[in-house]
Amino acid sequence: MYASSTRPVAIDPLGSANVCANCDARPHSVCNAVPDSEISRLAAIAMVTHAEPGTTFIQEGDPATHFFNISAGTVRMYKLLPDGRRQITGFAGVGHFLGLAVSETYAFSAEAIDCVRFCKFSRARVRTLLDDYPAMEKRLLAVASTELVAAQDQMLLLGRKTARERLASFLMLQSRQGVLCQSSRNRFALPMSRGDIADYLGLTIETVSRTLTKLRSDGFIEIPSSTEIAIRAPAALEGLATGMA
Amino acid sequence: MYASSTRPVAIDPLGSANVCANCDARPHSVCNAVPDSEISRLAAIAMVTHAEPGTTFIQEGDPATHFFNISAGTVRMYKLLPDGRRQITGFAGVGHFLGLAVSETYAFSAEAIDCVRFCKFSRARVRTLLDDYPAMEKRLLAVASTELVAAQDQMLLLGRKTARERLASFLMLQSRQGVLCQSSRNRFALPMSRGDIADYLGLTIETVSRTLTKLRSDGFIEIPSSTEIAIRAPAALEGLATGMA
DNA sequence: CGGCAACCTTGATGCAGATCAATGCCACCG
DNA sequence: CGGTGGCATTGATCTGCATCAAGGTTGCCG
Repeated sequence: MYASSTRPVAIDPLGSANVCANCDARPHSVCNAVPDSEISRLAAIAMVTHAEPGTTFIQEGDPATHFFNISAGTVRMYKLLPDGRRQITGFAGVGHFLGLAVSETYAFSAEAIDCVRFCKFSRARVRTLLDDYPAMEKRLLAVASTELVAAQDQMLLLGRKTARERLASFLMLQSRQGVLCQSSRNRFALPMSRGDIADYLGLTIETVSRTLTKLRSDGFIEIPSSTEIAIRAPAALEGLATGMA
Repeated sequence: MYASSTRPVAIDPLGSANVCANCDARPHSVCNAVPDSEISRLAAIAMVTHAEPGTTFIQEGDPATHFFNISAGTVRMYKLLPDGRRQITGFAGVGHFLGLAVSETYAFSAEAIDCVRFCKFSRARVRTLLDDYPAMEKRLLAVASTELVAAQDQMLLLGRKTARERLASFLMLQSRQGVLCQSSRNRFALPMSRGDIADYLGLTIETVSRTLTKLRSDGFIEIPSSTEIAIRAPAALEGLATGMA
């Protein structure tokens, strides 16, 4: 049986008063637009859930019934063509908000990469919450605007950058927002596989692997293990990423 | 002198009561979230402006002082790499809203393709308007969400589709939202040049030209002139666009 | 510990689309 | 009306990345 056919599991379907108050992700997420005094209202509609690696918890084309807020782990969002070609549109980490859509169906699928914990909110209930907390609506608009800017950067990457520049951009992005190792700055974990990176950057697995090897032999990075990267020359790599070389 | 160095011209810097009430673009735009009775308030802060073909009226990296609403013509939004490589992130037509950004600077440049008319709104003033009309804020969120979905489609196109599929997708998109000829359904104008299409689809001018010629000789389309397209086989072209062939 | 499976790396070869190079087609203007 | 400049088309060649094809590495499980 494929992991992607397993179903996510609700841990706490009823919610409890302090689920949200004690949430690690709240400071990073749209939820902090709800004031402490009213946090129980948010907790009442939050369904805390987790998903094993490989589980698909949003399916492109399905009715868009819920919003999601990631509180642990990493998620890949992607779109497929009928013959199986895949484009990963982004990776979502702690605090990331998923499911913004005007249309009645999800525009992309989402899968857990590692063990993921998230809160599910019914769209209908969130709508009434938004009417009471305009600050949350403003916050959502800010999130959407930020993602739009990131999407435009990604279009530039996919349309016009070389494989080397794509990897440099990706590594700089991960070093900024990824999971940092405590041991050293400029060193971080890559929770996703080479295949995921390839489908995010519009390349093949082989080109990703070769290009990383080349960046290492050119002295830009170190590769302590296949899931870890250390950046040796941040300024030079940033230059590569922005097309200065 | 290059066209891009000319400056847009304000036609009506003070605004007048019926500027917005009679605006052709209003039904298509976020402005209609302001009720008729209050439309003069919108008109008071609208600066109606127009731009000649080739004029750059938003410059990537400049302080983001205004929002824009297109009321006539077509605009290209784009990002550049230092060596001149260009990625067009989208074309904006009548009713389109530009300038959403959290950051203090614009994330892209915008140029008039043909003669463009637009309304400029100071961000600070729009902010106070948004506080009074939450419906407008909701409308902006809807716009941002829609653009995000479009951006994800474009990532799939740029990362994973062939040149033929890219052109098919582009033509289907234009036939849906472009300027239709009155003469015939399935026939429409292309206000942008081959170079613009290439930079939007992540291709070169030559590949765009060759691929269009091929689509014509394969019976999918007709090319009455270089700025006009007629679709002969919409279903087949749609199949191509979605990767079914 | 050994055998398997999933993933990653490396090498050889192929091809879609880029690049280089004319040529054609208008629209504009003196 | 002939010249000029900007865009589009078409052809010849080149190349960056994909594809095809082995190995190598890691970690799991019996």
